Amino acid sequence: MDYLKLLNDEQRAAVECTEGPVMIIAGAGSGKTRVLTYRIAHLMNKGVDPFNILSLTFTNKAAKEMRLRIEKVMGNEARNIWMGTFHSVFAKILRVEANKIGYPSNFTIYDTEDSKSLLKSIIKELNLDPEVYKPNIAYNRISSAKNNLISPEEYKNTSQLISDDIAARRGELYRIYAAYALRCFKSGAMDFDDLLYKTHELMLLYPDVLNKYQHRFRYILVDEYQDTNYAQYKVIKMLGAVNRNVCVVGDDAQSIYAFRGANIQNILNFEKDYSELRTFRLEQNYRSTKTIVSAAGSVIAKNLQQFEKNLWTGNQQGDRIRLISNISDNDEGRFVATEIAEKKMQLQLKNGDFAILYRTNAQSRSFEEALRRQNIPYRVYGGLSFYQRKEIKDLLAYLRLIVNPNDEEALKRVINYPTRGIGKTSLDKLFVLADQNNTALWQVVSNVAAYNFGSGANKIYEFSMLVQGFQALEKKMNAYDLAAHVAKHSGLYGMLYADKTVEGVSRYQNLEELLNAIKEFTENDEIIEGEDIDNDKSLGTFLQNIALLTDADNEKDPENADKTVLMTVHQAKGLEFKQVYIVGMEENLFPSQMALNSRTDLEEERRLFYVAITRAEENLTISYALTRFRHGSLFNCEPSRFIQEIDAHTLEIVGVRAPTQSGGKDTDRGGWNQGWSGFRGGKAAAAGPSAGSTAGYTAGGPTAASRTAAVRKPQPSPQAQQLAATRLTPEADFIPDNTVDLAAGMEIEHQRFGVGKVVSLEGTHPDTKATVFFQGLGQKQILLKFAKIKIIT
DNA sequence: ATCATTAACCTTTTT
DNA sequence: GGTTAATGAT
Repeated sequence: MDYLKLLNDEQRAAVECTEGPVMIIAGAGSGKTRVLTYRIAHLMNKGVDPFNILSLTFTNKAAKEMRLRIEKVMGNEARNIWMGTFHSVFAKILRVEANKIGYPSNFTIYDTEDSKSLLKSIIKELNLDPEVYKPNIAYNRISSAKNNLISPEEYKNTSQLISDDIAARRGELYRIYAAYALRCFKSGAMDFDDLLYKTHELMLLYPDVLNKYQHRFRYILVDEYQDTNYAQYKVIKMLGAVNRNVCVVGDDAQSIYAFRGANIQNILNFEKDYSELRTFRLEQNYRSTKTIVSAAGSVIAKNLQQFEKNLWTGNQQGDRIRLISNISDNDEGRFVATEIAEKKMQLQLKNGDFAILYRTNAQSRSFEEALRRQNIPYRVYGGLSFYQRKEIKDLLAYLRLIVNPNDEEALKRVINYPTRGIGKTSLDKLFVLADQNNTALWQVVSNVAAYNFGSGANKIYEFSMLVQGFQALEKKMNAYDLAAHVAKHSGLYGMLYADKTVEGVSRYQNLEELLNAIKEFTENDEIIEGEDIDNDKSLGTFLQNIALLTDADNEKDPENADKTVLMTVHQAKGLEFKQVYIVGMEENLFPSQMALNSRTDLEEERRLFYVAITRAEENLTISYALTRFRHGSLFNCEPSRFIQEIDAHTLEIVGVRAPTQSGGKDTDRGGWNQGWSGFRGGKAAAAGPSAGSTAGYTAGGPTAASRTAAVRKPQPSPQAQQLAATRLTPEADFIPDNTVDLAAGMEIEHQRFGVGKVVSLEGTHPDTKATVFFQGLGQKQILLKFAKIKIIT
């Protein structure tokens, strides 16, 4: 095997040191995945049975990629490695051992939506003020408790937690946690955090079980160790206690998930737990230019909390990082899109060589519009995944009910969908009966006759017979046939089929896609993983598998080939692109305003920025806008404090650009300046230092950006802001035509969707609704009184 | 009980 | 700006 020749000295040492605890501190772009995969290959070459190797990652994507890479080196044997996300591997273990802790082996996995919906019901049942006790807040609090292995009882008895809650005027939260845990248990359901929490509980309460897995997992590897939380840390520690062959790979500088419980302390703890620990540092970056590596280093150096490290590269110096100021968020979108179009031509680059990275998903819009106008194929990551769509969750809820009828959230979801006359009153009655008799909702539903239900009982009886009919088929049919049967006989299929609106057709297609996925699952038997339970094609197994799929990315789909990528910085971790645009570099956005209150949070934002910078291979462009729409209204923005932290030698400040207008509006630029420099948005003003903070630019003297930032005057009326907003929007030159005489067959240009052809019109003026076919977008319904439309022919 | 209109919330990041 | 939950009319 010559893979050892493909490694540098430090990498090779890390690969060859197979016995005993190992920590690999791997800087950005230092070949971390390469080391991990070759390390596993090396273990196998030394004769370690892949069944004895456990490799844990944070995302499905990372797990998939690593498996592919090891398969390339080692072939099919690699399939026997226990490899997956913490959640999926732990779910697999829990499935086998579930009844020990009182769960059915086909337990349901609640997603966030299910959990929050349950919390909402509980808050209502406990008669707590829904204004004070919001499901979101309760969810986060409970999640953080579980991530720290705090049970409901411990929560109640921990004075610190209780006094925190009381200080936040939510002193009853412990009751919600207790009720939630009980309810999940009764429903045979675990949420995402339970998969970690219950695994720990299982290992703690059943030493024989722990022992079994300690001996099974002779070698444990953990990727992105800096992102593990306490529960994960604890389980790894338990599993590795016998063989002590635990290898963790991480980079404290890239820890960006503390907000959801990740604990950098785990790296320090690791050193304490294993005195014989060997540490390797991968500091040579193979990804980026010298400029980019040094800019990243200058930023992360501002963090007080960090390990000493020195990332370096032998790559070329490369171009300076460009800093671009834009008039507005839409202008920023247009700038990036035009530049990508130009660069593609000039440098013969592919669409996929470009990535646009932002802090929040909501920022994608302006880039999408601009890229569409430039005819650049793109792909937006994030948003809701396939399995989170309503129509998909609806069918899945029926299927979940078949496998586990106690799944209360599934039951609530479909008992009256499609509508079958079981309304709010009946549902409330069912809840009361279940509560009075201390039993699960399904027990009441499936035995209505035994309870004094009153009117509506027959409808509930019919529903229960429908579900029981499905359940009876489970043993006779494979997962696909059953799902197709359910889709038809539940009425879901027919309901969506009847809906001929654009959205309806798309929902119908999604349902078919789900059925196809189930079919593929049923027929595809090369699905791996040596465990006995895994070759099982049952519906339950399918549901287990998809419950943890959040990224529904079909890499094999040719539709996704060679597209410019739009994603959040979080999602970009682990990826690399030739040309990177970090956009929206503004105070209150990046860093997020939520992170401004504590140093810890701010340092996490800085690490996030570090991650963003280190995604770039060749060129990096950072941009910000001076005005931005947020929540529907216009705000003034200031450049991010992080910009000033970049080493000035690596920067080229381009300054304020003229608005990119197709119609040549540049003549009144003075007017623009007067227009927007005269007011300040609420948030920007509230944030405090404005004029002075940007004046301290280190490179190249005062810039246009700092000059303009300094001339701000007091705030005008909201009306004036609104006026300015209309003038400022990039579509200012878009003069809509009167649409009174619009007719079918005419070609129009829509402000956002581009050129399209009118298919049909319905309704009368001024409420006319037009169906328009746009290239690449399909049909859209447009209300003429709101839409800004130009008539072409 | 169901549909349509209105109000509220959102925006940090994800298994 | 866009979706989703709470209200009110039929």
